[in-house]
Amino acid sequence: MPTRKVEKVVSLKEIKVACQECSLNEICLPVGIGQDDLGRLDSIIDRKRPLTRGDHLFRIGAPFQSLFAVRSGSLKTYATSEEGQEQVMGFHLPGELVGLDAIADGFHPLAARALETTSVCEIPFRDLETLSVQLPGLQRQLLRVMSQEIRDDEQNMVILGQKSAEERLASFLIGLSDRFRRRGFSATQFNLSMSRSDIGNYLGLALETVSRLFTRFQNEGLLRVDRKHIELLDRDRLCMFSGSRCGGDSTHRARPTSR
Amino acid sequence: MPTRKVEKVVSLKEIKVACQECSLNEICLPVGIGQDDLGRLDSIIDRKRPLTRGDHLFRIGAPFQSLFAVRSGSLKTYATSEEGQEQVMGFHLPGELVGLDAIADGFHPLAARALETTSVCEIPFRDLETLSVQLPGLQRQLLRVMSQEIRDDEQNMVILGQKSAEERLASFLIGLSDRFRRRGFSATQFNLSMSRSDIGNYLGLALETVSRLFTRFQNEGLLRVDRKHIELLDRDRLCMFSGSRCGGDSTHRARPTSR
DNA sequence: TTTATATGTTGATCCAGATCAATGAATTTG
DNA sequence: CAAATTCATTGATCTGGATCAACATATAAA
Repeated sequence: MPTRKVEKVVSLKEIKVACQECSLNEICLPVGIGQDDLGRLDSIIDRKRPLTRGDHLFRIGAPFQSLFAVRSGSLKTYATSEEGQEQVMGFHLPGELVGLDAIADGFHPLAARALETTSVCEIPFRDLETLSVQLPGLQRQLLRVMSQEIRDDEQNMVILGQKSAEERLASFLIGLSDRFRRRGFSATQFNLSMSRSDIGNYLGLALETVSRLFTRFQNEGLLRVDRKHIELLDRDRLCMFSGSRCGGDSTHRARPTSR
Repeated sequence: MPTRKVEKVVSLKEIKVACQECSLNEICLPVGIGQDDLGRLDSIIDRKRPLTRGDHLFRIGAPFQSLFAVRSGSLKTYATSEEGQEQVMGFHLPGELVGLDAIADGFHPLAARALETTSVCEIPFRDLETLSVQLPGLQRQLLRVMSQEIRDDEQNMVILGQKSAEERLASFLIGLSDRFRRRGFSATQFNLSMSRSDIGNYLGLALETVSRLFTRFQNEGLLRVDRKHIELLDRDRLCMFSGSRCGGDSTHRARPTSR
């Protein structure tokens, strides 16, 4: 989905890649686990064959067996209302865990589907629980990941609760950019694997509004859009538009719009 | 804050109440822990003297030492933007844990302050981690609580992302009612410990809108409001207004408004 | 008691963004 | 290849709820 900085061709056949060799192991579940213990984590993880665009990883109400870590590609998670309309709850990039919300009662409250060709690691939860009793570092990391998820959701509440349409889209793009950077992808050029409609739904906006904002941002010289491809031309100014402190320095800058 | 069904006078002096004797132990952290092990959990928990309205339990950026469980009263958690305006992230009732979002990096991203006279149990996180390695039931419950928190936040995303003002307030009241019921309080009569402004902020609405909706709901015969006191007169119909499946039966009912 | 300070209600006006509508790519299907 | 379908852009209009404003009512302080 994004433009990978360091190109690396991987055969589709070699499904079995250990956490040790995975470039994501510094942002995924293995964080804080020693090399020796990593093998034990590896032994419970199952690499599945890739999903293709539109495939469900799991559906709403499915019994919870495993957590999944995205290895490549991307997923969206969503709920559906009784009338069948969906609410997109999140987009998941490589190194991110999905299914954490199913631990509570053993059923998935959301569905997860691939936005493009996507491969995941399956982590059976029983095994993970058992192992995390033996590896305190693993228990730690699991709690940290869940805590981070709560934080991210809180951040979303701020975005939905008090930001303007413009601020929402800017926040979204900055957030994506940051996530891509952490994963070794370009922070300034990437492809959106999700549709305008998904973005709008996620941000609580009409898809038309998203579309209009993209063109407005482009006219402002903030970025270049071509269909799914995004190039951030002025990340700092986009940051200002997002209406939150971001990008290190705490300089007080004037903000374009407010509510 | 709410009208307690089973009255019980508790002396303010007897601060030390063990989890065993706590009426909340079936919805709090001790869930799923055997009577014998409960003592070990108890030994790490500290009951603090009550906070009074407006007191901070912790502030934004404070180093994370402990989780807190509300024992009586209520709290709100909130973030502040760079301009100092706050975003209310949640209200916390007896039996609920606060501070879970601080595990990720060891600092509180939100502040927590008492909405009324409130007492909490302090649970030092180091001790909790250590203990939960020894008590698998505790580890479980901690993960479950965090998972549930993620779910609740997801629910909030739905409310903020696609519900109308009317649906938001109705959802909020139904949610509160459910939470009071679980805690043995009346589900139909309770006092709101938070201001209209807090409610509006939490729901992404102007306080004026909240106020208007209360009067509208009252005129519709759904409830009676008197200042902070709420009496739900027609919970089922309020549920319909909330725009989500709720209250057990899955009957398809016509919904008053939509977006 | 008066004075001050929060907090809540209600009315009038305005606007950001939803909705409706038409058209134009791009992708998929037969 | 055309036909169908999905997805994106752009314009015109409408409206839910924000904002501005005035006034109660409550609680606290003096």
